[in-house]
Amino acid sequence: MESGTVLDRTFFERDTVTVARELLGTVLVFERPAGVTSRVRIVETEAYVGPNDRASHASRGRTRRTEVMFGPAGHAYVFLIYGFHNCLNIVTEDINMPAAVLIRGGEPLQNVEKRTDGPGRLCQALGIDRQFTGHDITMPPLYLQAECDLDPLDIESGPRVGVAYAGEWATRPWRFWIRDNPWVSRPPRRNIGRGDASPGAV
DNA sequence: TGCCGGATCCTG
DNA sequence: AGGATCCGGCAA
Repeated sequence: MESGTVLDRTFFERDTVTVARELLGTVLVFERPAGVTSRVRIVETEAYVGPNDRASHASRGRTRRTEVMFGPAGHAYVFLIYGFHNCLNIVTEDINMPAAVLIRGGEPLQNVEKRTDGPGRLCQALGIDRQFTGHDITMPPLYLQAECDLDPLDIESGPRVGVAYAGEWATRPWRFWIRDNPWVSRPPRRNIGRGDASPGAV
């Protein structure tokens, strides 16, 4: 895709793991209410795939909180975790297929004062909270731009972080990051899958 | 209605 | 290692 192109709905209407991988290297743009535009290059994502994925909030069924995950692709799902931190997801796949990609970390490009490694910090740095749930991520003030495609060899994958409660699903290598990028979060070892699937393999 | 625990992060 | 601190989902 041409550099600078805004990612449209068709980008997000695809297989969630594919979207998670291809979001790496794209640029998250936030046109702040104050008129300042912040830009962050996405370096780490996770896929949450369908109603059977026990790591996904949607595995509990359709509720007020998860309703947006069952809706059309390309909309934001922001939830509050541990009473402190907001986490930004982008809904993927078809209507009634609850799936999303968690944006876990980014590299500050422009007008970003705070750290953006880690899903909570990213939202904190940009000022994104649950009010953004339902926002159409193909439009201002919050959207994504394509950049040059990454070399596949620069993409690594491994188990998702902090989902040990999800049994077998915790071992799926649905976390993606850019190799050797300093803005990729480094999770505590106890949070890596069930301890039997080492990250690093593509 | 009450309780349990979380897709996290900071401090010590 | 432990705490902060809100709220969703489930059991009662």
